[in-house]
Amino acid sequence: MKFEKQPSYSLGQRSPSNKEILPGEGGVNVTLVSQSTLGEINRGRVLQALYDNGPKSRAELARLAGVNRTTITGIVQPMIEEGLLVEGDAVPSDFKGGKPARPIYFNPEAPMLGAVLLLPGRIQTCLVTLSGEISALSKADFDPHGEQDVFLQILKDTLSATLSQAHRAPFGIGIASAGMIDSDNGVILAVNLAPVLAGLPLVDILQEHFALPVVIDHHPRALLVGDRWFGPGRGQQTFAAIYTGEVLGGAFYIDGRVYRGLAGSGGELGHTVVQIDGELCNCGKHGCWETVAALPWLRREAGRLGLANPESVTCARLVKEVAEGSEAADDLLDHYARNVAFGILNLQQTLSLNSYVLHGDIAGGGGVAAERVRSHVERLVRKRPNQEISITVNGIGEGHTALRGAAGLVLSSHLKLVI
Amino acid sequence: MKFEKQPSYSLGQRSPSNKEILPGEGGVNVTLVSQSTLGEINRGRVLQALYDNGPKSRAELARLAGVNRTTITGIVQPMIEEGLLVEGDAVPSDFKGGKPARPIYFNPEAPMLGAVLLLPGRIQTCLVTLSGEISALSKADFDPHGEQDVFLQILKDTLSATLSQAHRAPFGIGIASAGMIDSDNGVILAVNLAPVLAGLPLVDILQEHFALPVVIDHHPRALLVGDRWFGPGRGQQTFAAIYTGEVLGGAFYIDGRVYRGLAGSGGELGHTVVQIDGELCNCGKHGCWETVAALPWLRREAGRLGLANPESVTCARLVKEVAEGSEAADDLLDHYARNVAFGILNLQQTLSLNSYVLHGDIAGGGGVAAERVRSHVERLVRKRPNQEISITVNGIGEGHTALRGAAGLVLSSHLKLVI
DNA sequence: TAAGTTTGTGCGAAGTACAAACATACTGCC
DNA sequence: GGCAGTATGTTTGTACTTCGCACAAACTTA
Repeated sequence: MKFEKQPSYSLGQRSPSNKEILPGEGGVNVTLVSQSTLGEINRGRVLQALYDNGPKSRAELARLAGVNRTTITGIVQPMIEEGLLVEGDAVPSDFKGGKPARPIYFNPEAPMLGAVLLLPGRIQTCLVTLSGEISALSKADFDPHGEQDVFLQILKDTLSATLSQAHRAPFGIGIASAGMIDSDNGVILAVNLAPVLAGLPLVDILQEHFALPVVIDHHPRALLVGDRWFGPGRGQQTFAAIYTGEVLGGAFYIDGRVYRGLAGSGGELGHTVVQIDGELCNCGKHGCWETVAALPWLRREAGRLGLANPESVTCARLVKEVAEGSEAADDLLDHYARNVAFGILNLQQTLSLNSYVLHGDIAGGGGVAAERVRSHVERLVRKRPNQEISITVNGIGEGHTALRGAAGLVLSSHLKLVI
Repeated sequence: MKFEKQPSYSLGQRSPSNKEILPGEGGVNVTLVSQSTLGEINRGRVLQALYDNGPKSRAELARLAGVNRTTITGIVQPMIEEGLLVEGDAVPSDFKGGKPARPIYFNPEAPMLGAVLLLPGRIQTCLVTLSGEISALSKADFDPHGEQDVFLQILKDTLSATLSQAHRAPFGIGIASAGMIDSDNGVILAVNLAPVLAGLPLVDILQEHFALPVVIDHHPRALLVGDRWFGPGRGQQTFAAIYTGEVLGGAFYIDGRVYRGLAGSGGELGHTVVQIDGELCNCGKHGCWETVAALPWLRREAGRLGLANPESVTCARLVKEVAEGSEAADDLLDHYARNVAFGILNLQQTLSLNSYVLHGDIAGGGGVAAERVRSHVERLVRKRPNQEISITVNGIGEGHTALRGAAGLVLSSHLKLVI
């Protein structure tokens, strides 16, 4: 039997800029799963089950995962010996009797994680334990328009102050940064409000300085991981995190994994267009979501409507004023919520995630704001039978969510834990 | 050591409509990968490598997958014995010498796949071989507003006519349908232009009638799979398919898998909003992408601009008239391309897929239309260094792509092939 | 003819998950 | 107190899969 080299009915014309699929080199990558990666995956999943469900005995974990008890023992035992996990006190069995279960959880004495939150002009660093506790918090300011060397020195000093308080070398350092980040290569590409950070290959620099694994990702993605770890996204397989503030961004958790997109550039929702030829955005386009659903819009609109102190308006303030009976605030809040809803609507129509966690300014409005957004989304979206859309806020401990998320980034790469 | 049942720092307030995470039942699902599923996955990947790369020898496959040659032999041998694959004639080695390679590919004698394309008022069925050849094509019309029983009888007859020409029982039947589809449950939820289809549990009905596995998905997703299989998406790990016509839809292939979203409702791009409070859409909202980038808009706009025969305008016609020097056509084409570009822009900002295959009307405009769209996207998107965005059309054999895609849907479920 | 190269196939080793059986530790009942 | 019942965690042997090594087969080049 004779084969043609390529089946002849390969259709499709390509527009000029399309790259050929690895020409000559003779093939597209496939990757088979080897025996050892299988173990690695399963180890990661057991750890994730512990994160999602809290302390659990071997037998419970086995039931949860639908596998044999011995399998769990095999996975968990080496981790206990390594000091990563510990066995807790026996929990007496219920009325049915039986041998008491020994719950297992993360060892408080296990190495911690270093976390960095990088916002324009401001650095926060801390240590995070495997069970999510934050310690050795340290803060510093820097000049967003200054010299890179000066910034780096401040960062290193701040981070050193934090890391020196760990009694063992941490697993690694996770960085959450504002702006446009290339998470594959560990480079900050650009930060609108802090030009000093542009082009900084931060991962390489810190990796060398501290001799620890370092990962970086953009701020919304850290919020997402923080939500997944100890926030409203806990245990969820699919949801999105949305951040509104001076800028607007998002991140997705899809089918049990953080979605990054090519070079980690997915989730730049602020510059999706919801109003063709609308207001000018500072990205140069017109009608970006950010132009109608972020703080600058809210301030401008508050001024237009004649609210007091428009330059200091926030969603939290609006909610308070609505409670006090202000009709103008009510209108503005509703308009704001509606504008936020349009972006979420688009996301819902595109990815159908059904669950959204709000952060930043809008989250400051708490459940009231979330409910307003939810009702607008509900009204706009083409719903299917039995479909429910959940809008949650995670406004408490905003910075802490980002820091925990930054730490979580390390886990997902270092421990091969898909968090 | 004593553990709390739940860590106390579980943050986040929930808005009322948020469902609890499996309350009571005590835990979130985890699934560990078992030994046998590993084998299944790898078998699927080898098959996919054959689809993507055409006939390949065992040694080549091993190199492609980065695994041992013996592993490939172990995977491939049973499939040859089963008659799914065949060994081709030996290909003489190149100048370096060596034993001639025996390429392996799909057996033309292997069972085929049944494919159904369901558009408002029109049924197409055919058989597709594992190597993508189409045969036993059969067509029928039905009344979009008629009785369900009548429609079902027509469908069964048409499909029977096709299936009876197969010399062996096919692997299964794949259906690509217009409208809103619940692919998890195999139900057509609603089709705007064909109410007769609404609520039809087509998978169950055909599965019982033909005693074969049946899968269904919506039209754009079938186009996507068709692209992935033998179109411009071949071998790509990440791309999107966009369909424009009377309606507008899309589908995504992300990291080597078809993205479906919850209940298969992802990709309903037509009703993402690009113009808040814009023109009324037949979904009841205002300013959906569909209102500015589908055929109804094009016809309306052509009429407004005074083009001849505005009711029969298509992208293909516009391209032709532009080539003939019509300035009005040029302007309209550009406006159309720009409107299409906005939706792609939003997708790019959201998911960063970098590669888009156009179908339907806009694809009728060929490379010229694709290039117009590409240049608009290029101008609008916030590009990163080294990022290239590819816009391709797959206009040739439109229906064939959908039919191949429908067949491909079967593979992905029946052969556990992640296509 | 000899050396070199590549393909495809046995065979044993290593790693992983699973099933059955067993020791352990508790409850409940007599 | 003794015994049955129940659940947990471990031991042991089995099955499956991939990998490395060795080797025969088939071809090219010198």
